[in-house]
Formats: sequence, structure tokens, C-alpha cells
Amino acid sequence: MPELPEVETIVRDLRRLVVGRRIETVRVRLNKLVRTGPRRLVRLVTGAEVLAVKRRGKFIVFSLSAERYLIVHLKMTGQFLWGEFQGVWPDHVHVITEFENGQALLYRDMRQFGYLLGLEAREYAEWLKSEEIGPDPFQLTPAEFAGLLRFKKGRIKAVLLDQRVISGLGNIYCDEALFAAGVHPLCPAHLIEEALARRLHEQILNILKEAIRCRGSTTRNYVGLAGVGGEYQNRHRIYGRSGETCLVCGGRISRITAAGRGTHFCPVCQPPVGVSDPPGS
DNA sequence: CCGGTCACCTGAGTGC
DNA sequence: TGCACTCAGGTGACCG
Repeated sequence: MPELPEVETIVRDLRRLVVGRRIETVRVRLNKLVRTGPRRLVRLVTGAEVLAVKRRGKFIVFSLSAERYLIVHLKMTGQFLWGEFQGVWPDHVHVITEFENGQALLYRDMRQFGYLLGLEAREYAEWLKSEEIGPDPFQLTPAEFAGLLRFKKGRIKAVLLDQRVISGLGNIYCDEALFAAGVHPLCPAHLIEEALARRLHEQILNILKEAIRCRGSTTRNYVGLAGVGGEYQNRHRIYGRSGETCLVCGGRISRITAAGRGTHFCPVCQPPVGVSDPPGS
């Protein structure tokens, strides 16, 4: 579910709530969500103080005392909620972390795709290597971004969704950025001219910044720590608007499948470059 | 290296 | 109401 702006919003809220606090108990209800094993997670995390909360791509990393790490990926429907545990597990809540005063962080995940890892320092270093998390769009200069695309023969949509190349973009913001820059989602990445690549990078940054200001997009499930959704869905110009009129040219917005995902684009504003026409068109 | 399909799950929306 | 079918913000395995 969540992409960079949603995860960033959650991380900022988590910082306010849990940094400097000590974890009193951890309860795991659905064991398979803890990929490093529920018992080990409980052992590593119980009694630790939260030193920092960071985002690495779409991962949330809790830095704990004694060089321990709690890592969470929310996948499609993972949520963190701030509340308390009074003996009853709310629907789809699978992990509860309690702090002093009974305040608790609840991990909720309807589809159960998300997961948690409890790691020690050396394992954390190994995990960072194995995940090959690409640079954050905010860490790249326009020239570096253009350089990333230069030798990629895959379609631009697939390249932008590949977290090893650049981390944080998902289906919504990918479609929004390609529309804003006027790039066809099926265009081979290496055929995008330098100037256009720079414009794409600029649009990615603009859109992500604005989405963070709006606390993300809520189309279905996403909510922040307080259980409230974001507002950026009201600013979507292309995502979820297939069949409707393009806000720029008035044409009809198309929907295709690209990189296995529902993909929205304007055939007029995003003309095909290096995209072979389907037979019979 | 590249793309396509399925799998992991539970639900919401739609049309009959 | 009920049923069948599609789709969903992510990603990893597998296949050609």
C-alpha cells in the first residue's frame, strides 16, 4: 500500500511517539509475519530503548539500544496505529508493542503481506547489503538520475518501480510523475533524452514533496498513526482516472498494464517514444 | 537481461 | 440478497 510519502509520514509520526521510550513488552499473534522468528524478536526487542526511526526506501527501521534493529515493511495494507492493549486484539492486528503507561504501537495488516525482522548489528549490515536498496530520489542530482536511466533497456515504468535502481516510488507516484513529465510508461528508459530525464526527476521530487505535505494518498487502506488518511488523493491527476478527461489536453485517459501493474496515462500528453504499436492499431 | 504470470491474503466494488 | 468476477498503494519466485 504505502509508497515513499506514506512511509515518510508514518516515520515522522513514529519519531514523535516512540523515540526515547523503552519497550516493555512485545506480543506477536501471527507468527509468520516475523520472518526472523517471533521468539527471537521478543528477546531482542523487549526492554530496549528506541533511539531513532528511519526510512530506507519503503522500509521502516527502528534503531534500538544495544545495537538492535526492528525492521518493518508494510507491503500493501500494513498500518501502525497508536493506542493501547486491553486484552482484546482488534481485527487484523498481529503485533502489539507496549511502552510505559500502557501506550502501545499496534501493527495491523489486513492482507498479511507485510513483515517484521528483529536483527542484531551484524545481521543489519548484511540485510542492508542483501536488499540492495537503491538511492532515495531526494539524494540524487538530476544528472545522476539521468545517468541511472542511460543503460536501462527496460520500460521506464518498470525501471522506476525497481527499488534497487531508485527506492520509494510505487504505482501511484510513478504514474503521476510520468504524466507530469510527459513520458509514456512503456518508453524504454535509455531512449529518454537527457533533458527529459532531468524533467522527470524534477517532477518526481515535486510530486513526492507535495504528497508528503499532504500526508500521503488514501485510496483504500492507508492511514497514519492516528488512524487518519492522507489528502494527496485529491490531487491525483492521472492515477485512478482512466476513462476520465485529461486535465491538460481534455483527451481520454487510458489504462494499460505495465510492469504487471494497472497503469494510467494520457496518450496525447505522453506520446509513445520507442513504443511499438500493437498489431492492428 | 527482459517481460509475463502467479503467489502471498482479505476485502471492496460492480454487475447480473 | 447472493454470487461471480475484477481489482487493490508490493514484491519475490519461476518460466520462456
